[in-house]
Amino acid sequence: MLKIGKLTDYGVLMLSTLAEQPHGLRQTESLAESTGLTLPTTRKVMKALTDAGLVQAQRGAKGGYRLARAASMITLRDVVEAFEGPIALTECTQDEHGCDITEHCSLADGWGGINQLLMQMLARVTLADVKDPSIVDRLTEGLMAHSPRISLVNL
Amino acid sequence: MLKIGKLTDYGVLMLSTLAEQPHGLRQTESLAESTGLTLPTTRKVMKALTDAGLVQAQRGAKGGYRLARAASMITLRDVVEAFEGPIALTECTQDEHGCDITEHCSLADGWGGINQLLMQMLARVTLADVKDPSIVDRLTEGLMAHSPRISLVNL
DNA sequence: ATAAAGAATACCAACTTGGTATACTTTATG
DNA sequence: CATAAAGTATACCAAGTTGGTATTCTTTAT
Repeated sequence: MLKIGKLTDYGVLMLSTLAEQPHGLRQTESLAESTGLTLPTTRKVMKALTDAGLVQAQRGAKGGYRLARAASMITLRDVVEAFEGPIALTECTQDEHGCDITEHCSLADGWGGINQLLMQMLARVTLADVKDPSIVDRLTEGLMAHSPRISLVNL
Repeated sequence: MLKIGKLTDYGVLMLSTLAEQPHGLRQTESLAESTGLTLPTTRKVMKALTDAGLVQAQRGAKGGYRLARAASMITLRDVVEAFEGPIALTECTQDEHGCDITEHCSLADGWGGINQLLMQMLARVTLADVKDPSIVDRLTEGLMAHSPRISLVNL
């Protein structure tokens, strides 16, 4: 249904929780409490964020997590890709795979473009905009201004 | 993985096949041949398109399908929603449901905005643009022009 | 040395998706 | 009005994905 996985959503939540104390370490248990997620799930989420380089983990006693860089430098694209891999609306979009019906299709280019657009959109929203929709309004304006409605097949 | 279902992709394919002869009826079997899909799958796809009002079906002998309106009036959003229901990146976005952790979350607004944006994007691309990426370039320009990079959490 | 804390691995239930088959209804036309 | 062509409706199933959980291992501050 063209939706983002829950884990991705949790990831954003964890990151914005971490962003409240940019420099302090937060432990798994504390994060679980703040977000309302269970411990095991929190672990899984934090691992993915760590692997993706979005947070830094400090192991051992008095360890915990902190943002790896300023929240303004972390985009939704970063988070989505951390949990769901490269953004690819269709299979055609990934690498050179080519789907079963590539010969008949030839739509690949089109979806590829849409895909690019979606990526750019996500790359332009960083961790603060999630609470403040104003950036989105501006993005919308941008879309409207430059895009007369055009058809795909020219009837 | 933030992707569109195969059926949706097939739907676009079927529609652009139908668009080649805007006024003639095409039968299921003929469509299956042109697209390389099997008969049962073609049936399923055509049913969804019919239910969504994107094509008109003529039953009985000498029946078949035709586009319900000009290809320039059929957007990717129409097709996506025909197969995947309302576009909702996160569960929060749908109706009033609210997810398990709504109290802790408060990200709903942000995702809602992104969701709107995605919908507008899809609503601006119609059946011809899939083969001609130029519209997408223009949309991209629009995005760039109006959107300085902004952060989600204000560090 | 020890206890706190993250890392790694593995597992499972549930849901979704794609794909297929079969039987039913409508309708052009001879 | 009979018939065959063509769409409709339902149902089913295999496979993959996702979310969730538990268990054990490794690192490190004190």
